[in-house]
Parts: sequence; structure tokens; C-alpha cells
Amino acid sequence: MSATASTAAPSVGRPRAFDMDTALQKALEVFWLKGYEGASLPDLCEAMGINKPSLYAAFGNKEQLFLKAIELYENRPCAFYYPALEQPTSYQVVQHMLCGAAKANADPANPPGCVIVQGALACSESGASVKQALIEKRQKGEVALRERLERAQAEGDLPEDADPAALARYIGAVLQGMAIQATSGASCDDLRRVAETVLQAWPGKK
Amino acid sequence: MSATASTAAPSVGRPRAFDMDTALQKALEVFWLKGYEGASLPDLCEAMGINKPSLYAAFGNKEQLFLKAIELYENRPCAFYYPALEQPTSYQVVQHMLCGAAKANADPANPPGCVIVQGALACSESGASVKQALIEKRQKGEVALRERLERAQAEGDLPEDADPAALARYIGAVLQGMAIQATSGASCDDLRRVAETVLQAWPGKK
DNA sequence: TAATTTTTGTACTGATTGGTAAAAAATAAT
DNA sequence: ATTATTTTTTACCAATCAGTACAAAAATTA
Repeated sequence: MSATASTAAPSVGRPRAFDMDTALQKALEVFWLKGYEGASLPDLCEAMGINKPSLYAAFGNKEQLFLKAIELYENRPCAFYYPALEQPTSYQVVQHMLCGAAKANADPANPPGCVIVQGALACSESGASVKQALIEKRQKGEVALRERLERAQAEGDLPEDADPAALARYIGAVLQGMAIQATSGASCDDLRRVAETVLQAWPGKK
Repeated sequence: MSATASTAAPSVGRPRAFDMDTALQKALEVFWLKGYEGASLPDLCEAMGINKPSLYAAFGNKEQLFLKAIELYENRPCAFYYPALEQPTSYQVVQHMLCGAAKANADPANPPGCVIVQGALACSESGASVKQALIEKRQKGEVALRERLERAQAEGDLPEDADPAALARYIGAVLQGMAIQATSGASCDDLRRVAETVLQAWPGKK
């Protein structure tokens, strides 16, 4: 039995006629727009420019394709999130997150909103594990922000009476709400005004 | 041709063996939990305790059933929203909205979240009109809030330099974000802390 | 050139989707 | 009791769903 899965291109045999990364990018667009269950295999195949057996050979099945597409999403359109945590002050951390989200959620080059929010929010039993995976991604992001805000408080960058957990959940909610706004047609400027509203009131703003 | 649709019970013929309102309530629960496309007709029929022809005779088709369920949702679990606009100050308006949402989105008696947010956020072409209907419901709520905040500003209840449109969009985003938080497992208390965070910073708070 | 390996295209599978035809059953009016 | 009207039940429809079997095609290795 060979070591790894079908992802690495072998040196023998007929070569793959498509680029896996660009195909995955196309798959992401479809999932982003239609959600996990709303994206049919014909939809995906057409966008990816391949047919079903090629899709299954390269990516496993629909669920694995979706999870790989989410991974790509985190590394590309949503790549602003975790680096924002490295900003020197809590204000700047939140500013980078909110402004990054404003740009990413309403980028005309991509579908509106956030696939981690809208990819599998409410679905049938067959999407339950994907839905759970997205819940965990959202929670993981919020935990990282909470820990960053706890550090900020320890450093005196946030007032003593601030509640890092509540603030992290609040920012998480605003980010997710911005994604909904984008799917409803809000522009990048619209979202930036939401971000500005949050930032104007940031505790111990600096 | 008779005047109205099949909704009013006629006096002749075999009587309906189920109550339309409780059946619609059950349908709402299914749509709330699984979304418009994730809810299958067998799902709906089982929850409503009827079979397909009865469903179609009473409610038209799946889309009309969904729209009627949404109407019920607005009049029952989500009934706090528009009355909140009648509070005397903008602070109290927003307070009632946020606290009502905290309670409604995380009520253990109902599915978590908000069906107007998660009912058809990302879906296939066959759900496009339902998706659009929900977008318009969300926007309508936001417009009503914006107009209320404009009035508040005219009454001196909001600072001159406040931006009612931006504030309404911001509150809309927070409300929608709270719905996402609820679907991820946030409790009513969790959501109340989000509400509190917003209210602490409300401009010209009173 | 021949053998091997992998991808490709076509065609198919069983299950499920939303929706309906038709007859039986239950009531009110005659 | 019979007729008219409506709902219920059972059985079905075509379309679509995710997923796959199989053989032809295209490349490398020998």
C-alpha cells in the first residue's frame, strides 16, 4: 500500500489534465455561492472543468472536496484573520480584523460573504459533519481572539474591567454579521462603516 | 371560481384532520433547523403529521409553505422586533431589540438562531427566490430601524454627529451575528453579554 | 515495441427530490 | 338514501442527487 493519498501527482501513468489548485479554487467559488448542500456535483464539475470520476479520484468525495476548499479559503481570501492577532495593540488587532473582513466579504472578485459562515449554517443530516466543522472553525477563531485580548489586558492594553471573553464573542458576532450583510448586498464601504462604528467605541482605544 | 385560496376551512366536504396553525408551527421548526433546501418534504410531512397531498392542498407547495412559516415566525418568536421601535429612546429601542434577540435566538424551546438569517443564506438556483425574500425581510427590518434612529436624531435623542444609517446597519449586523453565535451553541446569557457590550457604547446613551 | 500505470469519458447505479393522479373515506346538503 | 364536496391514502411520476464500473486514452518504464 502506498504512503499518501491521491493528492501528489505520480511520475508514471497518464498525467492529470487539470491543475488541482485552480480546480479547487473553482470549487471554493461554487461552495461559497451555493453552500455545501446547494452545490451539486454537476455544478462543481462544470466550474472545475472536469468530470465526476476525475473529481473523486483527485479529491475523495464531496465532503472532502469541501473541507479542502475551506482550507484554501483560510489560506487565501481569509488569510487576514490570524495575522491580525499579531498587531501590537488590541485596537489594532480588531481594526485589522474588521477592515480585512470588510474587504474580503465584499470583494467583487469573489462571492459575497464568508463561506465559513454561510457554507453550512442550516442543512440536512447529510451535512451535519460539515456544519460541525464550520462551527469549530468559527469557535477556534474566537478563542484565538479571546486569548489575544486576555494578553492585551495583562499588558495593560485593555482596561481592567473589560471582559475579554465577552469582547471576543462580540467581535465574532460583528464579523459574522458583516458576512450576512455582504450576502444581502452591502458594499465594502458599507461594511467599513460598520467596522468604524465598532472601533469608535473600543475600550481604552489606542 | 371561489374567492380565496384553500386556507379557510369550507363547511362542506370531509373536514381537515389536522390543525393548520400547529402544522405550520411544526413546519417552521423544520425549516428553522434545516433551512429551506435542507428540509425535505418527508421531513416536513413527518413533523406536521400529515402526508404530501394534504400539505399541498393546504399550503400550495414547499416555497409557499416556507413563506407562510416565515410569516408565523415574524408574528411569534420574532414578534419583539418591530414593537421595540416604539420605545421612547434610541437606547431603549436598541436594548429591546438586542435583548429580545438574545432570548429568541437561544430559547431552548426552539431551534437555535434565526430562520430569517439561516433559512436560505446560500443555496442552489431553486432556492433563489426564497433567498431573495429573506434578504428583503432583513433589509426591511434595518430600514425601519434606520428611520427610527433618524427620528431619534431629529428629537435630539442621538448626537448630531451620529450616522443613523451606519448605526442601523451596525445593529443589523450584530443581530445577525448573534443568530450565528446561537447556531454555534451560544447561550442566552452569552448573547446578553454581547448585547451589553453594544449598549455600553451606545452614543448619547440614556 | 510491449507492459504498466494512471486519468479520462461514457454510462450507469440506487436513493431521494419535489410534486401529482386517482380512488377511498368522511362530512353536509338534498 | 343519494348526491356533492372535500380530505385522505396509496401509489406513482420525471428529475436530480452523490457516487461508481468499465473501457478507451495517454503517459512512463522496461
